[in-house]
Amino acid sequence: MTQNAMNFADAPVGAFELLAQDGAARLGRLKTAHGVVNTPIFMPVGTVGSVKAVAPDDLAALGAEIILGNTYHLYLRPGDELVQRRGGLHNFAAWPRPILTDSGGFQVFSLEGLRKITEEGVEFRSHLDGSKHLFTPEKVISIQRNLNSDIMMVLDECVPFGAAYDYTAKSLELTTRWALRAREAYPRGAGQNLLFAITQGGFHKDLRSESVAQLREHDFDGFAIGGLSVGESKEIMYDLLAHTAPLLPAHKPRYLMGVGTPLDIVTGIGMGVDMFDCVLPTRNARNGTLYTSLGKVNIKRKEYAEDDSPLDPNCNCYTCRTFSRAYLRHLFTAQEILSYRLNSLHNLTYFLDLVRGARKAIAEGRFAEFQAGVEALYA
RNA sequence: GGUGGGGUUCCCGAGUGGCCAAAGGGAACAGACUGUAAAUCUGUCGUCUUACGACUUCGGUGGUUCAAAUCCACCCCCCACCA
Repeated sequence: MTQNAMNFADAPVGAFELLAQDGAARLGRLKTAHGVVNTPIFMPVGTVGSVKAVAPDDLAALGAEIILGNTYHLYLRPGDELVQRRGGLHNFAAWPRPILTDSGGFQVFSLEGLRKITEEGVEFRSHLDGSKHLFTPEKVISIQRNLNSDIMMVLDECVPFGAAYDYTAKSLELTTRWALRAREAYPRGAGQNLLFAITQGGFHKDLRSESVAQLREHDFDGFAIGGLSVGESKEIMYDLLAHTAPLLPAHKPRYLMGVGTPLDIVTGIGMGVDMFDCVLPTRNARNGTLYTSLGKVNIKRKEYAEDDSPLDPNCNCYTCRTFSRAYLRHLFTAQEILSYRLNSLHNLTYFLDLVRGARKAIAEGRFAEFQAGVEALYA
């Protein structure tokens, strides 16, 4: 193991090593320019260069290994060139550990009505001031290079749940062409930033297969599954995930984008996914829903008004060590700023503990049991 | 003591004869949130287990009217200014 670790220290950026496997679940590590990421991993989302309500030193203390930023948001404000002049996003945001940036592909989906898709790219209308901007696969690489993210994502089209078969088929081909243009704009060896491709295919297994087939032979550092959790049922999502995950190259990291709930994450790990990101722990923290070892807790409920017990007796985070449910409910009800911070600290701890627990379970060959435990709580 | 203004459902506050169980906001209670246009959004919010329904409400009492939170009379309270 020590020998192994030594070898990995010398491994080039982009190296991905599988250390153990338990069923389809994988334990691994990925080397980036700003450090090693242990997988399976959950990546807190910091869209505009900040994990909302949580400072970098807190994140580090929580054991966050890698966070997300967003190309679209940072390009609009403060501008990727401004960030570049300040030494890149790591320096600008005082986060020395790895950063993955989303390409703006999700905004193709979420800003429907404010964008127009063509072969060349996506024309966006800024949600901030209405100004027009063109995102091409090449432009998006350039922005992410300016941000200097450790893992860059290719521009893709994320199609909505109800999308027609023909549209989805054409869209997946476009996403492939865009991915190849991105790779061409940033050839291997041109820098230390990794580049991940994104598979699409909507809600048809044959299209999912086709998308993977078109991308998997190309030279990307990792492969993502995009376009899931966009309004479909869990059954449908898990069915497609079970179909798609095994098709991805085994020797590269697999990233399920934008997912998910504790149950989704554990299910994904069980199907061989290595990386996850989701706004859920931080957004729900700000909206009063907290994840605990006892299940979901909606902290604003009246029943907690005089509950002096900790939020989660099995959690060792600052929030749970220090405050009562009654106080947390009070802070939330009073809309105190501290509420957002304490709730976010806890939820992120829960999600990070979840993947740490999963890694341990895989290493010890008892992942199925671990998964069953989470299912009992959150299914 | 005089003049003017006012008392509306938990709070603030619209409503001046029927379309009013009564706008809107707040509070309260509950729910949603999945590559963040989200410290956001939705629902309930007089009582009757559900309501197309029934019943009780708009300071008090009495009256006018087919019909009153809305009109009239008297009474009670509050506010402003003047004495």
